[in-house]
Amino acid sequence: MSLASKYDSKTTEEKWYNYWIENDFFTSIPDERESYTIVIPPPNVTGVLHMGHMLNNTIQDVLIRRARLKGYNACWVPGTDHASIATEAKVVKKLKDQGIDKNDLTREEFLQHAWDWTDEYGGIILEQLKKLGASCDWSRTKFTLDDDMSASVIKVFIDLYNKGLIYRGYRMVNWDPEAKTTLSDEEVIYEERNGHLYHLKYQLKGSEDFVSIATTRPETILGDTAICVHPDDERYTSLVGKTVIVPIVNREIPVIADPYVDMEFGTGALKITPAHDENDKIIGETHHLEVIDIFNEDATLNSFGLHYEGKDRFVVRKEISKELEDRGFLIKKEDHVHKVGTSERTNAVIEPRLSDQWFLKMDELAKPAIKAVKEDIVELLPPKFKSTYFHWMENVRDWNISRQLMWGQRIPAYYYGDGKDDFVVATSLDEAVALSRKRTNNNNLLPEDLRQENDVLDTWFSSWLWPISVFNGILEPENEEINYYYPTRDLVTGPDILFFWVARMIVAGYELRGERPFDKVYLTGLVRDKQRRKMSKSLGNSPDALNLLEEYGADGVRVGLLLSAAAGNDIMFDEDLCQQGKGFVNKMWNAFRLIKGWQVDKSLEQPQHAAQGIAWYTSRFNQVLSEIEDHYSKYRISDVLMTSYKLIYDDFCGWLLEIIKPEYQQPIDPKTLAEVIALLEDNMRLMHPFTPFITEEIWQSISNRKVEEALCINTWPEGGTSDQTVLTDFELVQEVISGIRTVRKEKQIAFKNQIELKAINNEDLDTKYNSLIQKMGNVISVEIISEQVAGAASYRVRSNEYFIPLEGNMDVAAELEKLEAELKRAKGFLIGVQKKLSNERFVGSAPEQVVAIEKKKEADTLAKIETIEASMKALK
RNA sequence: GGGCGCAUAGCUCAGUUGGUUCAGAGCACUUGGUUUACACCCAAGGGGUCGGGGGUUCGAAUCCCUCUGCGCCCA
Repeated sequence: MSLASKYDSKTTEEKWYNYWIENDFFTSIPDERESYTIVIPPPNVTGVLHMGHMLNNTIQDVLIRRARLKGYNACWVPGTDHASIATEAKVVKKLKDQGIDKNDLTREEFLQHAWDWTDEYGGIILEQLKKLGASCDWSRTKFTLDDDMSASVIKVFIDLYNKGLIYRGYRMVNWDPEAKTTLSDEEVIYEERNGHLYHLKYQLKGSEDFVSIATTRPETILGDTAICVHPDDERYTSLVGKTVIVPIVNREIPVIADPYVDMEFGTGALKITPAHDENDKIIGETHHLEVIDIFNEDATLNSFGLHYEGKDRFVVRKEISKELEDRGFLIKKEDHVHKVGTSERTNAVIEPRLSDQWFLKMDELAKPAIKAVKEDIVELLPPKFKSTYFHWMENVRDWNISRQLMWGQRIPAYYYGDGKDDFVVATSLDEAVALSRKRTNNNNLLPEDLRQENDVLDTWFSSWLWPISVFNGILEPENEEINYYYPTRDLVTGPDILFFWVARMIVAGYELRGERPFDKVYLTGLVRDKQRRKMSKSLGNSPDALNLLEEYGADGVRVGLLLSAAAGNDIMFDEDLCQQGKGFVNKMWNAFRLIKGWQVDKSLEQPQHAAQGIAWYTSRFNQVLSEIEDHYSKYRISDVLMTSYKLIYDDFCGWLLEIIKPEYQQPIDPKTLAEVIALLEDNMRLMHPFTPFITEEIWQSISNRKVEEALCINTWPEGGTSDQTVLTDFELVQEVISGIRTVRKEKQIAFKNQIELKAINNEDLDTKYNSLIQKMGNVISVEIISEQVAGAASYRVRSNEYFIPLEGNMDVAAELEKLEAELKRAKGFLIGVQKKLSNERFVGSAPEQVVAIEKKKEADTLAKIETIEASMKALK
């Protein structure tokens, strides 16, 4: 036999992945079978595989491979996302490194660079997923900027616009001064920062008196247009309606009253800068205040900044506070911790900014999506995410869908004039010309008179269509594929994009197809390191995904990742888990190696213990299979794995193989061999979703298989009934054997030394198991007796008592001590049970069944006490 | 500031409707074994006041209240 004792994952994995691909096992085309569809959460096109990807793609692969075995037409659609802001930022940086400024390029030139970048790095991540074993239908690979995908996005934009759901508004938006674009609320990360609270004084017009206000942003006084106090604040009642003078600027502004002001905070007087604060803007609107925007788009000051014009906001903050101090306007400066919005992508501090943006009305759209989750038509797993989802969806704000970027779908709005509403929305320039002519009654309008909107759409405005658009369900809503594959089954993703993406897909599903996009949303946890830190590049605590695959093999890594990955819980990733996974794969390999190595002697009959072992494992397998089905139905994937792991490690390898294993270098009988191979095959079917490579390797090594017999496209184990008597008997047998091992250890009897076993068989355990016990315990004979044996080590299994006669002197005192302890424990337990039973209220109110159990416990314990006492007497 | 969640063995976590097998699993640990399936092995063993306090109940890890400590989301 030439099989290596250590399993070599490298060559095997490549071999079988190629085999699956060559034979189109992952390719799906609609047929008469039921479909089982998963769409991948498209990773950033230029990204590389990290731990999070490995985790959620492994889960998807487990689900899809199992569906394939179960006979569904399994279809897992892969693809990538153009990730507008992230990708654009990378391209801008690369150009900068080459000395090229993005602003010197035309749109077309910049996009050419972006496509070059995409062509160079795009799709690397998909190749990495193949190494992990992902069984995606690669022929369906999509990219959110593919022509048809973009056409879908544009069509949806136009349809929603025509429905009146998309509008253009002058709103306060989150402005990233570094990327020079707006961000959606979800892309802003709030961080605690140490800053200062500046107390400033504003002189009352025509008086020597001052009003003092507190602000964290002194530079914004340049845009102040009012001072606001609470109407109930008696300190300021007399000031309302008067005029104060803004320091440095010398602008005259009114003192107004509004209940928004928090009387407790600062001085109770608030300066109002409508251009630079969301709440100030609202107050400004209520009181018809002037709006003065003091910033340029890169957050340097504009002409309203006076002598600070051209300087950065943070520089100005320092300088102006100095000037205010020098000129006597600064009363005091306190340390102050406050939350600051930062850009998820560039880390720049977000500047609230008023600008013209495109919005999608969300409140009506959200309703069916809320209902779907409420009624579990779309089920969130684990369900704890539901309340978060409702909270967000019920307070949803209109979605700012425009971005001041180039890398993405350009908004199909065309301006024909300078007025805010002088635009039409159209699929093409020609159509826009026609529409504009109609709108303006000006038939002389030419294409060159129109100017297309420069903004592109938010990336999520393409990915929210993903489950529909990958099947071309937007452009051809009744095509065969969309009708066959949609709705999809499972979506596996992280909770961090529950709102960005998941919620919006549900919205899109109902709005565009009147149907949920998927049945289940499996939310994985974040992958953290052992110290609970998030994995990040800057910490350098993220293991290189490809190195892991290299070192532990894809199967090992998959097992390692899923061992402790209950849905929704963060997983503390520890490389030791991959080691455990690798060890498990090796275990399966060696189990196979053992079986493969047996020589058959056709003349041999099947020994009784082998028949018993096979019968037991068959029942055990079926029992565990139904547990596994139950776990799967609840999407408890790590429980499925752990249950399967124990079945194979303990039951199959630890017990069955040891039972049927012939003596060293002896042949095996043909019946046992055939049966154990069939059981091994079932094990391989069961494990295939988790460890596709090793199972295929073993499967194909058991015998020569035709292409259509490959495990990858084989069937899930059918299962069957399990014989309860066999299972119960065997449990007892296992305890008996375990007892022998304990005694051997305590008495230091080496396993190679045979022993005798005598049993008082109160449980009436069938004596047909004696040969099995003999084999597993290296027992020379099992004798049923009726009296305690003196000079023997003893142990009890339920009411049965076992004796192992000891040669030579035995330590009577130690044995007595052991029995004493056992007796004490039993008596204590008995007292508890009897106390319960003597409690009339317990007997009266507990269900009959529960009382019966307690009574049985009492009887069993009494019997046990009796045997222990008898043993002690025999020893003395 | 608003919302959601968590706390069980050294670590990571199960524990579903309050009641059998309720105090469990895996890893780690300790001890012992190793005439070839596998030291990536086998066996046995120790280890927890179920975060603290109070309540409901015949009975609470489980339900309720409260305190403490953490985490996440949103503003």
